[in-house]
Amino acid sequence: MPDSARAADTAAPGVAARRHELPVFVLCGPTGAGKTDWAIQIAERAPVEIVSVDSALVYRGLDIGTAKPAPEVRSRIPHHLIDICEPTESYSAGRFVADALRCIEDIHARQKVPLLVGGTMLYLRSLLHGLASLPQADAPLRVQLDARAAEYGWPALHAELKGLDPAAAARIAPTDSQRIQRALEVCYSTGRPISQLQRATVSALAGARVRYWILAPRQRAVLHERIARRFDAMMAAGFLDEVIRLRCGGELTARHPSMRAVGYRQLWAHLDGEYVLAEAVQRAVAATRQLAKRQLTWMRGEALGQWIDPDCQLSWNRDICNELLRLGL
RNA sequence: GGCCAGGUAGCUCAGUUGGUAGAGCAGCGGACUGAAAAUCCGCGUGUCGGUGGUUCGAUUCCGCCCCUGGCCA
Repeated sequence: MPDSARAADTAAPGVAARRHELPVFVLCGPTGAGKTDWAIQIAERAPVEIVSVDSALVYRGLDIGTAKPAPEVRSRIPHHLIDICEPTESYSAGRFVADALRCIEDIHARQKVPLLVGGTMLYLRSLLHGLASLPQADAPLRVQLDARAAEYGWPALHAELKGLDPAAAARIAPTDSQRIQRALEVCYSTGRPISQLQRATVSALAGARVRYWILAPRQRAVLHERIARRFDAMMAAGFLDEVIRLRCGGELTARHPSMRAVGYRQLWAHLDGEYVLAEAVQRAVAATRQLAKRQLTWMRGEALGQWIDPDCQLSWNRDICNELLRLGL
């Protein structure tokens, strides 16, 4: 099992020893807060390498709609975990944790500080607090579960889960298709309840020195304004053409995780004739606002994070640089 | 100018045989262990266009006025 091999890697003595010398920096924030720009500014004056924590930036070909850093910037400043898989693939939190740990180790080996930048909070949380050793997704099993759900409904499968894993069923809503499916998938493929396996969660970064910043406008309306403006800019930059290009390959469908991303999903539906372009844009912007709100819910629970308003002209990025100097870098 | 149809939540609309109203979307709060930009849960007071009248009581019925759309001049 690749998972166990990864777990063994991360427990290697060399990594553990280095872990305490060099810190890990985190810059998160809701979509549209300006993380990318701030990260670049920091990277221009401090010895850091950027590690993207973003479930959409991993996909090749998703550029405009994900506000991916330009090639020119990426050639100047090292960025990791961007364009690492095909949009027809399905990336995951598990792959992210393994990939990110490898990046952090390599960056530390170069005597630099990894700057984790992004808003995919499940990924960040999994990396920082650990992920249980669970099996990867089982595509054929999921197809089978989807078919059964289509016939009997998710509440019926939830009832089935109740028999197999009452603790998990108690925490999952009978309508929460995704979690019911995952819990059943784990039960069937391991023969053990997911709730039990999740109890044994370990973090490879336990003990690491983590410095944590949350970039978010104090006023929600300011974020909403930025989101709307940014989406207009994406459309002007040819976002619709990008989606048309992705469709042309013929392999990608609306069901692929990459095409369920905010913006892509709505433009795809428009191209399917579900609604006119103006409505797709309106829905995409609303979906972006909702994403930002969910991200902020995660961030409010992060005790480690220090909040920063991007419009407050604090010299906080100089503070980060000073902090690096104090580390003797 | 005349006739007709409307004016109810931020938006689109439903409804009240007279007892001050509710859906969808948006918004807000929350959950979150390999799809997470996903998936799911919770939250509905708004001069019912204005004003006068009838009534114990009007958003509902009647009069007048204002606004929007359509038709006729």
